[in-house]
Amino acid sequence: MTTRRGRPPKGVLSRERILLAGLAMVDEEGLAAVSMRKLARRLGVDPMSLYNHVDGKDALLDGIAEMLLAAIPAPPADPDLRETMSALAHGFRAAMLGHPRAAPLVLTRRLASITALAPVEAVLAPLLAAGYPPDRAVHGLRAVLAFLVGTLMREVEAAPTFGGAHRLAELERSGLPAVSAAAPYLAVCDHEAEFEFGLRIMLDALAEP
Amino acid sequence: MTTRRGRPPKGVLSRERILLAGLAMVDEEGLAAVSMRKLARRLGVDPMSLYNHVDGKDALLDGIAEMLLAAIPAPPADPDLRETMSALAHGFRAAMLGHPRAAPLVLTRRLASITALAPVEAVLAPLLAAGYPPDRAVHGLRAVLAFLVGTLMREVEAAPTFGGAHRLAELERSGLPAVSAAAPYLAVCDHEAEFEFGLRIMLDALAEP
DNA sequence: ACCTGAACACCGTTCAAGT
DNA sequence: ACCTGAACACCGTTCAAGT
Repeated sequence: MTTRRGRPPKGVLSRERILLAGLAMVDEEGLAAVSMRKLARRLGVDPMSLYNHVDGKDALLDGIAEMLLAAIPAPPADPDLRETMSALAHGFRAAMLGHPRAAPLVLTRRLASITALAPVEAVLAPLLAAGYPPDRAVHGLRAVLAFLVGTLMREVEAAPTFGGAHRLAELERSGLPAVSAAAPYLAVCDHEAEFEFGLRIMLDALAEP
Repeated sequence: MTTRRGRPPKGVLSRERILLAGLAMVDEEGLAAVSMRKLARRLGVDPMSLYNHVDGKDALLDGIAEMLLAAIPAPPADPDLRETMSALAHGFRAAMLGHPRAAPLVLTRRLASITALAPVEAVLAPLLAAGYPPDRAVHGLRAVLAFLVGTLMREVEAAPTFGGAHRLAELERSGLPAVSAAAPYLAVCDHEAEFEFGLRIMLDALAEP
């Protein structure tokens, strides 16, 4: 292979190729199954070669998280605040549900990178334009984000359902009166509906500056 | 030591002693540092001995999570719905903040045990008593829970802040107009205030059946 | 019933050596 | 600049043996 202009291809390896293979591995085998050695095997390379492009296992996982985050589409510059925030929330959700086993990387890691700021800008801009004082806008942003993180963790099977994991009969037999009474509803969880229900509450609360 | 009535003490080991030592280990060294072998060393015992009382590392972590969950105080049987839900939310928060490094165990694991149902009963009972149809009560419960999980993950340093991790100067230099404008508020995060702000939104939304 | 220790099949990462 | 392989200090868990 001849050398090209710009970034030379050099070996088989590159940060991007490693991150993509890592994401594929998480998608297929789950987070717990990821190891540097297995990832190297998948790439046909010595385990230590990965360290030339990635700072270690933790940095690898951060990198994968950032890829996922970067895949969230910017919401259309809609004048309507509610539309904008709803679009972003749905985009976030779609990105996470597209990689359910990798989603906890985004939902449970503190990402230092600048890419994490793009969604913040997308929410904050319309809030400020709508006349929110910046402190209230940040409060609102954080409340919505907390709800999103919590629901998505649940959708992605990584958060407690406090009930949903139990079977109907077990709930009815629990001896807890309210739990028994609501058992049919506790036993199933329509994630879509729960998401819309909670999101509406948050957006209603932020309807007026 | 003479044999006692009831459960005989047998060896040094017991499920309870193991779980307590495990929780202490998480508190002191963090989740990532927990290993069966180190826990055994701490207990002065062969690693394999733990397996007589606990089903493996995953079951150990589940057991620790359940201990934490069981420590949430039952809310006083207050006739006021809002009081009750607020008391439970604050009890949950206090329990998690009491063991910040162990909190992700509760917040990110699907607990099958029946102990996870006690808080559900505590929330559901007053909602049903207040006249909520059970499906709406369950919706409300899940929305509040999602918010709690999301905020507590953030408080406990395990969830993305999307901004909070950045320093003020960095935010101002980001080139993102809304981020720069709100930078002073993004740079700090008063967890207490954020918690109350979000909780109020959720409780307001559930004020009427 | 409980505890032990050797053994197996893994880990992440450092370091010196190669090209 | 990138890749390699040996080596180090760990893992969780199975299994056969002890008491």
